[in-house]
Amino acid sequence: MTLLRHSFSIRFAPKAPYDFTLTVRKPAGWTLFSSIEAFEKGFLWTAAHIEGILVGMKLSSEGTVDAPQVVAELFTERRMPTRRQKAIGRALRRNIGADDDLGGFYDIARRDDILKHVLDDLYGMHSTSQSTIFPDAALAILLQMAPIKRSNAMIDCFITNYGEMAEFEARRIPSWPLPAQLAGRDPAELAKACKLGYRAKRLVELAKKIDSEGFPDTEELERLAPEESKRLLLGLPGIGPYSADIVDPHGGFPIDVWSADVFGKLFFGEEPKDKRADIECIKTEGLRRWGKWSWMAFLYVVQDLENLSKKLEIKLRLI
DNA sequence: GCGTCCAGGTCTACC
DNA sequence: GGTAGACCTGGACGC
Repeated sequence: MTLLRHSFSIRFAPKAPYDFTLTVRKPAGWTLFSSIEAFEKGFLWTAAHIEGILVGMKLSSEGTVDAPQVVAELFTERRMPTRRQKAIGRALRRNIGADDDLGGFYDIARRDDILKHVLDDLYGMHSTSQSTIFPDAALAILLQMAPIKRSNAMIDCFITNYGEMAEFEARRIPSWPLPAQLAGRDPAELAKACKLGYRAKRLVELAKKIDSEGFPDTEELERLAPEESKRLLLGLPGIGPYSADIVDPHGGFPIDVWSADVFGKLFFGEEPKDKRADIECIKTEGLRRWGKWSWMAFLYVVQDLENLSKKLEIKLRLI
């Protein structure tokens, strides 16, 4: 437990359109940083390591979708000098997609037979990210070969037991574990404590590799060529094509057994006969159809499945 | 109740 | 280089 007794505030204007609620708490229940964060009456309480520092956050919006204003009250263990405050603020802006321009995506989405149906519901929803790749990489490992209910149970247990607990404003929010916190752990202990099965070994191996050899952070990966970024990610233990597409800041099209069913029906009008075998074919069609906007298209579709099912009169498996 | 199947993949041994 | 088979666990399903 780490008590975050010092605080500072920042305020900034994201690039419109920006819907704060849709962005930080996605309709399908996706959280911003921690899987265990509180969203009440327009305020999000969450915690994450930013710039290597555990930061508790109370985020809210005082603007509108077309004239957005985000207010962030940030909590740290030690008093932050102005320079560090600015660095944390810059990273947070980046994490919540505040500077991302949705214009190009909306241009192609309005002309697309699938995406045109989701724009009204999700207008102003931005993609978000973490500062380092470890949380998303660990998340991807915990999503492998398990129903979503079990994955959620594993994630919550993993974060609660092995992450650093941030205490601020009478709230306790667990953050994702850092590689250094996990590298020395016995995989058998993790497997037993959170029923992670074979995933425990992969998590510890991933943590050891990143902790001992280092790895580019999200911003550095984005500056690399997409092929190089993907190559580096695929070199990590436990990270295959599906997980790399979740983690890669260049944006991928992460098709697994569940999304193969959804996108198979959307693209070809029927669910794949052999979902695993057809994953590559469905992924190819998504990348052909949406190109550099494939990740945004994936995000918008999976956040609006119920509406899309009704509009297209197709039965889609919900998350 | 009990046994079997398989799920938001990846790794490895074997050919 | 391509490809079965193994890997944890627990809910769903058939009997």
